[in-house]
Amino acid sequence: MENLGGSSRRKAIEELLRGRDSAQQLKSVINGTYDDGSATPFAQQLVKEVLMSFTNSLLFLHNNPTSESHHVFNVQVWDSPKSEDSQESNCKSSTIKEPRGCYKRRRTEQTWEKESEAPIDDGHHWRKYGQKEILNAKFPRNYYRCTHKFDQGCQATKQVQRVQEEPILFKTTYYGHHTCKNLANPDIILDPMSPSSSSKFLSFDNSFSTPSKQECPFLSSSNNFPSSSSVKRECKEEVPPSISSNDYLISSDLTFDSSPRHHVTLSSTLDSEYKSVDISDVLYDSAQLDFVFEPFLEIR
DNA sequence: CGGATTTGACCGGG
DNA sequence: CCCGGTCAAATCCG
Repeated sequence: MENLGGSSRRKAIEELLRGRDSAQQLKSVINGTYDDGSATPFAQQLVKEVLMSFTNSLLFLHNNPTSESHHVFNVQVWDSPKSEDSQESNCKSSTIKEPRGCYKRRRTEQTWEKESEAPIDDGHHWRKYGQKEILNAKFPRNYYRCTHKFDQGCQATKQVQRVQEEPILFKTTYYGHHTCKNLANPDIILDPMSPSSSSKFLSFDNSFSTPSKQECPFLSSSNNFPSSSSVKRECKEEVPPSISSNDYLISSDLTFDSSPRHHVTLSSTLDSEYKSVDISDVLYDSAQLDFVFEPFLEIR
């Protein structure tokens, strides 16, 4: 109730996050396409500005102490009548033990997938909440949510599924963005749109000829990998012992030219269609990032 | 003892 | 009704 401004504000933030992510992807595409630094400076400049606009807007919204102030998730009582998001749930209203809550599923959030040879430590606290045998899959699928779902309202979840036996291959699918502050390992951030962190290390005036430096301060090969010290992982599901530390870290930037098994797929559930954007598609048709913007601005 | 995991039940979409 | 996502009681573990 009474947080109409709050819920629309939350939506605005979500849209900005999406937009910023798209801009970030586009920036990565440009960087990756012309890794010799021969990209047109005009395009680079444009992407920089778009990215900066999104980040600044987010900063303004986050720093503005009006209304619900710092925590957007307080607004998430989703009471407004069916705001397209299919949050058909005012059933949690009572604290009485009801038979069971209603589950909201198929969220209309952006998702992205990663494949790796080991479960990924993405720097966030994950708590396993389920495991399911999946039809036609050799291995069960594990469900994780952010540990700070309740104390900070962080809605991020992920699914980790082993997809191969030899070589061992895991696929991790992320849903939603982290709004929590506590990072398990601040050096490793795979969520490209965590508003707290990314707005800090996005310095827009770095040289574009050396990509994957500003967005992946954690990457840079095995040199600065935490040397046998605080490797207290949150997801410690049967980590196979034979992992070269090179393969362990995955770039949050879209490094599509390097190893094929680190395949990243970004997708957004637009109009009820699970629309997947493969990296190679984006590479050769980056224009589709443009019309990803349009429907959002019109419909909502 | 408190937090994380396990695991079977529950829920709802297709 | 099947299947995948989620809940939550029981259990584990530091």
